[in-house]
Amino acid sequence: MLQTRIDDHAPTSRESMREAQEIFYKHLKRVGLKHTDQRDTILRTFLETRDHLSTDELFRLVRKKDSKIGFTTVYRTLKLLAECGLASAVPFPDGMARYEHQFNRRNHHHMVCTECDASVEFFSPEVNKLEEEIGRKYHFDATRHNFQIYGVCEDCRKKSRRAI
Amino acid sequence: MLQTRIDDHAPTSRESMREAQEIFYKHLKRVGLKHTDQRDTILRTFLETRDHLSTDELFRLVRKKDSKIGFTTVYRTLKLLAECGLASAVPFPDGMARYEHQFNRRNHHHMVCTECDASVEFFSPEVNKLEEEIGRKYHFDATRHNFQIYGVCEDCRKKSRRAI
DNA sequence: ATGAAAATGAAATTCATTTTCATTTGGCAT
DNA sequence: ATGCCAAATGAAAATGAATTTCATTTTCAT
Repeated sequence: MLQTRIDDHAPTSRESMREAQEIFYKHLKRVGLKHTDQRDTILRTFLETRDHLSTDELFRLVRKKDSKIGFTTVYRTLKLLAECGLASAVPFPDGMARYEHQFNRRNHHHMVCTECDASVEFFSPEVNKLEEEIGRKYHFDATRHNFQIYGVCEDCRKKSRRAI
Repeated sequence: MLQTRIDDHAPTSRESMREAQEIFYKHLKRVGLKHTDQRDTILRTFLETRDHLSTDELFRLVRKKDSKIGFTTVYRTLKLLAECGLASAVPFPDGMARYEHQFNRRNHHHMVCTECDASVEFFSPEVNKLEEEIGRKYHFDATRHNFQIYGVCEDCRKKSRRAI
């Protein structure tokens, strides 16, 4: 999925990477699972991205680093990452399961163009305030939210104007 | 999907129903499609709901009214309804395609319990303001949005406290 | 080093979604 | 009203993403 960023974050730094790995391996230990090279490679690959990746998209990236890693392993590792909060599923209207990594990236949202599927990230602290307020009001212990705005981007608007 | 409502809207009124039907049939005419009893039944059934229905769930409801209507027809009609804006897809984390009708029901949002999947509707005019502002800022022609808060509901919190 | 438990990955399975196709139906033209 | 034909229908088949199975390999505590 095409994606633009309006902010200018550097890719996950080496130290953050290590920190995330630690979270992952603590989780593995806690539930009695093992440390493997494949899981290492998959986590690293995932942290290097900033998109909403389908399992297959991540698999393709992983394969570039180690062509022997299978789809199934990527699929299962992504679930583990979601379990320990490093990844989270982003429901998109195309129905395919997409994940994005959550390490040091909370509180951003997406604007999706319904013509070309391009998406733009934006940050809005107000949304976080709302989450909190509404949780309190309805006695929910709110942990996260999902906010997407759909519309038509400038490019597509121009294109369709030209087409008339 | 279990669902609670915190507001107290009456089900779609007879007049609104007729209005929605008119929108639907104008759309059909516009794209050269025909008026059928099946489509009528499916639209009516859909408008009577207030949940996020999967195609299969709507099919089951429709079947109660006319057992001869097939799944495929419900599936296709739901797409038509989405085309003319009477239905819209709500992406949920379970990945199944779910629709809710949009007739006189814009601007509501959902809080979803991650334990029991129950959902509660809430209304927040602030979110609409945000949609507008952000659209303007990033030159998107914003048409709709999707806002869901995930958390643990009061009941599940009580249950898990008891379990300890 | 050894062995039990877990991981891996290819292949098979499941299941929602979508398409195909033979038949029926709606609605315009006559 | 009747005929025509494009569209609709629905059963069945196809598709494709997600998940499970299972034989083999690897990890790691001892």
